[in-house]
Amino acid sequence: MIEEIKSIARRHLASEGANLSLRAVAREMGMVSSALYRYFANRDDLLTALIIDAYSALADEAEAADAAVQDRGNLLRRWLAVCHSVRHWALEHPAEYALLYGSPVPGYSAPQDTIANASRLPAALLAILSDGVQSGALPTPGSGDVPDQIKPDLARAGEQIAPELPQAVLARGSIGWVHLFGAVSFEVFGQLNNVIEAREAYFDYQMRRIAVLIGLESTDAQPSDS
Amino acid sequence: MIEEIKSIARRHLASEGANLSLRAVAREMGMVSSALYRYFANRDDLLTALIIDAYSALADEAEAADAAVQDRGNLLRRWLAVCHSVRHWALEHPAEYALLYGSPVPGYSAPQDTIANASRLPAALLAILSDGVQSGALPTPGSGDVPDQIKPDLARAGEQIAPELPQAVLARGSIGWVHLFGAVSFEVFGQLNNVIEAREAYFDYQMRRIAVLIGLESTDAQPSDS
DNA sequence: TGTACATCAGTGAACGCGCGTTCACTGATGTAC
DNA sequence: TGTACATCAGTGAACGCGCGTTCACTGATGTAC
Repeated sequence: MIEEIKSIARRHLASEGANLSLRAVAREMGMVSSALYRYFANRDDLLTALIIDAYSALADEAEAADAAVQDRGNLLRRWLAVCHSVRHWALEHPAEYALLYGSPVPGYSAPQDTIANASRLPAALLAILSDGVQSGALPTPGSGDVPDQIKPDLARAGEQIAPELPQAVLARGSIGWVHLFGAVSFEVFGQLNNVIEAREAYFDYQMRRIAVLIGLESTDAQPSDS
Repeated sequence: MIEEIKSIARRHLASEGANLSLRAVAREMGMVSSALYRYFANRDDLLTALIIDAYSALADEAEAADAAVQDRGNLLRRWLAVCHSVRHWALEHPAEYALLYGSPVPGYSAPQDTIANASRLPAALLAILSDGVQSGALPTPGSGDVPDQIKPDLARAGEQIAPELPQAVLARGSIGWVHLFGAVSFEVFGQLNNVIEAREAYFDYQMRRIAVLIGLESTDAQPSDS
């Protein structure tokens, strides 16, 4: 029942954006609006549930994409697999993606519960880098180009997710994280309209260039066709 | 009068997000809501005016930041100046930024009028690269790593903005464009909350690494302090 | 096996609110003769 | 200099709509004795 409410709410999100209406959801379920209050304390609670689900679904997708790469040592392949899986999920669930990574919903502030699921995705990205460092395949530059001011931030973030990662690798990895969502948001939010038509190829190109920046390209024996 | 309406509307945007209410704007102006119809045909018209203004204000900011760099040959300085100016404008006008680069407003589709102003910013970025190519300071890689499928898109886009730019430079420049807005959106939309505190330093670090990717770093004689 | 009772999903009316848009209007200002 | 008229910014009431949330309630289902 809760699942059905959420699934209809997800559909409504798609057409109406974050202005999710309890009444509209109830209407579509053939119920009266007050009936929903048996399942969710209020509108924000429903929104929170959808956000947690979305973070979790996206992370599932990304983790599965990584796990599906047979050659665990091919870090570029794994990186691209995760990136493309994020993009595909976002294109299939644009409204939920917007809920997670778009403009904040006015008047709504995400409770702490959402954070655990939110960090699964960066964790999946960093796991690839961790493997690379451990196997020695990933070059580990000195932290000379990492500004001192951000070192405490990186240390704190890395501690929770990937404790053994050298700071310079972590810093570069975070650039990949930012760019991944930057590229996906650009496409999902329509900034590429009338500019780039070959969306997937453009995305792939970008993520490969960023992979070079991170140092992942050397881990791919021959040019791949992903 | 029109200016006053827009300025109050901008303030409302800030607190309410894209759910801009004509009645609230009228209320704050001490007018009755129907009076606004003398100045704007409807709500979407007002929104469109705000969007055009915002694109234009942001582009002004970026162009001024570029122009303020004395040493025109120092492309890294110019690049960083433009990037930081975009970030600052976005932090000062988060709601307007969200209108331009955030999740699409449900039910609203931007008319063609907005496009001219929207492309001023990428044009400003590409102008830096153009100067670099013309002076020979910017290395111009072969287009070997640019996938064939996106070449027509790049050609079409480049034609309008920077006709003489080699495709590989254009392609890398576009990565900078995507990353710039990805990084700014991450910060403005709250993705860095509880993760990165040294926001400006982190932003600067990112844009410098991307500058390396584009090939701008070699144009800076000595390490600069932003 | 049958009755009494508790549980609980869902109802329906109501509260008070806000919204965009329309329309006939008032009343001050400025222009023409 | 004075009157008649047009312009036009802003009014106020109304239409029809949707919203979140509350509250006392119905009526079916399941449990206990």
